[in-house]
Amino acid sequence: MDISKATIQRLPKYLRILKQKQKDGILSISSTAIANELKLNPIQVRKDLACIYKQDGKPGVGFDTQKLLQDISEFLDISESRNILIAGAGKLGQALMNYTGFDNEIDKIIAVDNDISKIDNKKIFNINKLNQLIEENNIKVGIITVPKQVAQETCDKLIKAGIDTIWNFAPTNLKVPDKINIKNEDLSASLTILLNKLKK
Amino acid sequence: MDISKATIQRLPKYLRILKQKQKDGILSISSTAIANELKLNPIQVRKDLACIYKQDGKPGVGFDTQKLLQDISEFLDISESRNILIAGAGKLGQALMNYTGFDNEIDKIIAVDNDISKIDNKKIFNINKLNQLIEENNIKVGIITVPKQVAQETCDKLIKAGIDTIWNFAPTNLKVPDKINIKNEDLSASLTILLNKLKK
DNA sequence: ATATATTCGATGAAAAAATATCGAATGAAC
DNA sequence: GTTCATTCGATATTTTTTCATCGAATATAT
Repeated sequence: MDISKATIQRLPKYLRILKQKQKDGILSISSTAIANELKLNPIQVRKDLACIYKQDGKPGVGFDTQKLLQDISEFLDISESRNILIAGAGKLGQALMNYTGFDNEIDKIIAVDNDISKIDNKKIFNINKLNQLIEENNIKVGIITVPKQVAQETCDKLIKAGIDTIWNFAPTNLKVPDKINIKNEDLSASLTILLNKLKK
Repeated sequence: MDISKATIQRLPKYLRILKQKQKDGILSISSTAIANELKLNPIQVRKDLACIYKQDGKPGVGFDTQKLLQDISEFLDISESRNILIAGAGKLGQALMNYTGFDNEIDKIIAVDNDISKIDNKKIFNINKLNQLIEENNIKVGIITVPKQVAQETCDKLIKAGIDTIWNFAPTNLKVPDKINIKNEDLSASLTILLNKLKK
């Protein structure tokens, strides 16, 4: 069966719920329960889960928390952890570096900055070591948290250094070659949508 | 005509492009140009814009940058600026407080924290002034950037104090009454999706 | 003036996504 | 055991969203 983009967007959300349930010692969970937490339709949840081949929910009970967690993780290939480089060690960069929510996705996370005062010898490095750091740590994923004015040039540097996946938090729409996988995070757009009354 | 949810998600993205074009002194822009920047289909862009009643693109030319910017802004009701409260003045909270991308959406933004050392007398206040701050500034929108462990209780406090729209950055899925408008920002999910190879 | 390349906007077709229906399985209450 | 409420999973339907086609309008180059 073909898996839809919409489903892929939701699977990680199910993971968050499942991890919490597991921590709470809840052994099984129904599609209805998952749907309620995320304000979705239970049928939709079941259909999404049906895309993960190893479907085996029990009527009247639900799904085995542990097993479902495992199956979705495997499907999303979260097993393969990664090294990530953050360009810009300002507040946002440091916040992401210390973000406790990236538990499985990230192996090692380091940052670069041009402000020498921010550099420590643990996780923040001088930006002139960019190429070296990317090569030595085999980094393919970059997060951009530099000021808007230098975001595009920073982006270009990262790509030139071998990075192929970029998550941009600077408030500007970066342009990249087609082969590069980019997500321009637009917090302003998100806020606008959140505040918009028409949606519901 | 009915406006779709998908369209509402895209309109703010068009705004970002339009603002940049306007700053660059570009007087008109075609649906093709917008589509290219966002990797969308030009037909889709035109159809979205057709939902904004005052449609008046010129064949062979495109849309008037200034006018389109105005029309989308009005449609999204961005004119009404707002006061926002950030709960948690850590790195992420301060990053959002200083984020330069929130130009039109926000009027005044303040933060609260329980760590006295973070409190200054300008924009960061003691959390015990929460109710007072929300009332005095007529705040309806709250951003949660506290640690995961205290996120739910913080959320409950905000709601009790009169906030009805919540943007949660703590890595946990908060539960709120139906009448509350919430977005659980899941950075981990976003990263997972970005790293996922199936999408293309 | 004429040809050519863009582009809009309307209509409708195609694809994707969400939801409804229903029989069967499970557990809990009695 | 029987009844009842819950839930799964398969299939079908509805709704939403995206995309294709085409005539008409505009600008530019010749």
